[in-house]
Amino acid sequence: MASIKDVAQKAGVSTATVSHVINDTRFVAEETKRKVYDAMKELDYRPNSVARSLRSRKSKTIGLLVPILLDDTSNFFFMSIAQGIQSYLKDHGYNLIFSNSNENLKDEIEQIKVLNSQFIDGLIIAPTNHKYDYLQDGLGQDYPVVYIDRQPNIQQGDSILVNNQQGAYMACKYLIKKGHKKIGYISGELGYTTSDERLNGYKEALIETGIDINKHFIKVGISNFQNGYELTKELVENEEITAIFIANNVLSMGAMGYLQEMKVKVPNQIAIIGYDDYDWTKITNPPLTVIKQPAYEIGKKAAEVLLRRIETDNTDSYTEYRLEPELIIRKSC
Amino acid sequence: MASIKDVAQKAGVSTATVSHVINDTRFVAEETKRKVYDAMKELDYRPNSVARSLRSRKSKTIGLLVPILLDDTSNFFFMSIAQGIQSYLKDHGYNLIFSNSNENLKDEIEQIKVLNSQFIDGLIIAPTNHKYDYLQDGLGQDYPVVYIDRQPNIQQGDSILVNNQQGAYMACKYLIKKGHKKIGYISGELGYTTSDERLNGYKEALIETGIDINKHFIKVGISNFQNGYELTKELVENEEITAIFIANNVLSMGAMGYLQEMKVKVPNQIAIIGYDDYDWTKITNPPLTVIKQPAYEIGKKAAEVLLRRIETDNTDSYTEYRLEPELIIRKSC
DNA sequence: AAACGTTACGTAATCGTTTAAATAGGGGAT
DNA sequence: ATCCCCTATTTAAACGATTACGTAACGTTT
Repeated sequence: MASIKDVAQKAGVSTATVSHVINDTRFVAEETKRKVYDAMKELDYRPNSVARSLRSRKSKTIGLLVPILLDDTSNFFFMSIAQGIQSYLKDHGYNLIFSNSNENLKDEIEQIKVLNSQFIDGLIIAPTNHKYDYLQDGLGQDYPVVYIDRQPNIQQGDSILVNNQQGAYMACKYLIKKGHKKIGYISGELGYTTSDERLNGYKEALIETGIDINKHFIKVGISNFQNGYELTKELVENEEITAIFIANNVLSMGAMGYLQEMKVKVPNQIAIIGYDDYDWTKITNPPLTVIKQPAYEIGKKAAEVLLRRIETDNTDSYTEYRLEPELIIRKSC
Repeated sequence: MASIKDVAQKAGVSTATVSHVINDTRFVAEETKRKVYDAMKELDYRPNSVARSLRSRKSKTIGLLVPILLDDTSNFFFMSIAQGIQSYLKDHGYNLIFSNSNENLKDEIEQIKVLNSQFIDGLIIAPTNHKYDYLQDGLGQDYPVVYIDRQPNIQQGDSILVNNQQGAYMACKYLIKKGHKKIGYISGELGYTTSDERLNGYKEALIETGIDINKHFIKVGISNFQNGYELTKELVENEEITAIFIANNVLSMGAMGYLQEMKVKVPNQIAIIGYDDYDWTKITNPPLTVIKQPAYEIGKKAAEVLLRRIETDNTDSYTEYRLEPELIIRKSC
């Protein structure tokens, strides 16, 4: 593998000149440039990015740390985000190091340490939402950080979030408009900013319309298929609800599983709105009305904001971006 | 940020000794070790992996290049693979650089170039299946390569594939056992080893049972929801089939979309077997019988094989691993 | 012609490691 | 006392780039 020295030698110039030609960092005569380019081509020279990183303290790679579990559906959201990030980075000459915290604090801290010794120029992270202040040490000093999806407990970076409250609000308002007054609510565990905000949206919609909030209509559980099934069952069998809003995609699937199995007529018997617009929501019986989160756009935006921080050492105070969800109306309500 | 020099100075030893303590590469007296560890702790020293990579020509990161499109369902398979890889690498102190070729040759070559200048220790790639011999240059000389899912046209690395023929064979055999003789077949574009092999499995099952192959029963199209819908429609409306095997997950979803919309009775009117065991297949009406591919296991295996190549500079001839698919029986046939 | 500015490029230090080669110091064996 | 051999450690040269400085050559001004 040819190094810059080989190129310099072949072109009859110094390594400094070669470097300046490559990076266009100072004037070099056309004639000289040509000789350098020729030498580079002839030797099939490719700059060694590790050496470059060592010297310049920039790596042109950014880290991504997401909390995905080995469960089909939940990953989708973060994968779409990852694609958005990837796509933006690619266009700007950056690379992506991909890590997973498994929704687990210990793994998360571990992965951050690994990333810290990897010379990343920036980090995009969907924090596991525990109460620890672990973020304080190790994060945000060496490189900019952008938080996605969930608000961090300590704001030392920009964040790209979805307007979760608005999402739930829209869904419930729509159900109310359709005449529903007894609306069940199924959510993943609370304590995450996402689920907390969505619950607020539900309450806001009801209160605004003068509907009392019935605690028994609100079901919360760990996000998995089985729970979606169970919580829906509880709601349908024990409460007199006419509609359910499920504020989580995995639970939505479990819910549809139950309704399908029990042959519950949707939307006549019970109207349903689910969360996240995945393809499968188009082929349920009936196709599912959902709140769509702009996942790909979150990724793009996160990458954009991060690169801006990296490339202009902008120290403006951190801002919180909120992307708007969308109500996709199908046949389930 | 403290460097190895600072540690050496504080511990009153040379950098060489510190390095040997860190890497356990030669004997160091207990007493000296202790001083070094103390100094490291006090300075919160973390080795600079970039400098380390530069010197040792190892980066402890491997690249992953997958062909995913901005389409919900198809990504799932590769994402599961990515998780399998991630998980294995994490346990062995490696990192993952994640790239996407968008199922597009130009992007693929571009990304390989980027990776080549990134000092990866190895690469796992699901090649876009074009006829070009692009793989020849740039791949396989600097680091080991493992191919996944699709067989490369040039074998310069191990490959981890699924026994696609067996998958299709099992599905069709099962349909035949259920008494079907007129079995439609829907596939994504041919020319990929995956789809070609599956088609062979279909033919094998029919021929073995003495059923003639009817060309009109075989429908091929680009893998997207709409095509799944259309091809199913063609088959149902124009041919007298009693069952369909759809050898592709995106098309399977489109197929279910059509059947659902047209209220075709599954399996009485038409029996269905789809491809890939995603959660959504459990909540269709009826739940879908599918061929399950061991995606996560492919990832694990790929990482395992790759790391073995990296860590023992094994130059044994390349081997092709075939993982077995599984028939998951539900209610659709 | 001396003094100086400009232009175009070269020299060498530097980033933080690893590692081959050199070395210091202590203990036998002679 | 001399020599030699171990052992534990140090010295210093890489790795391949970037970049602060230095400088040669030539033109312009006085």
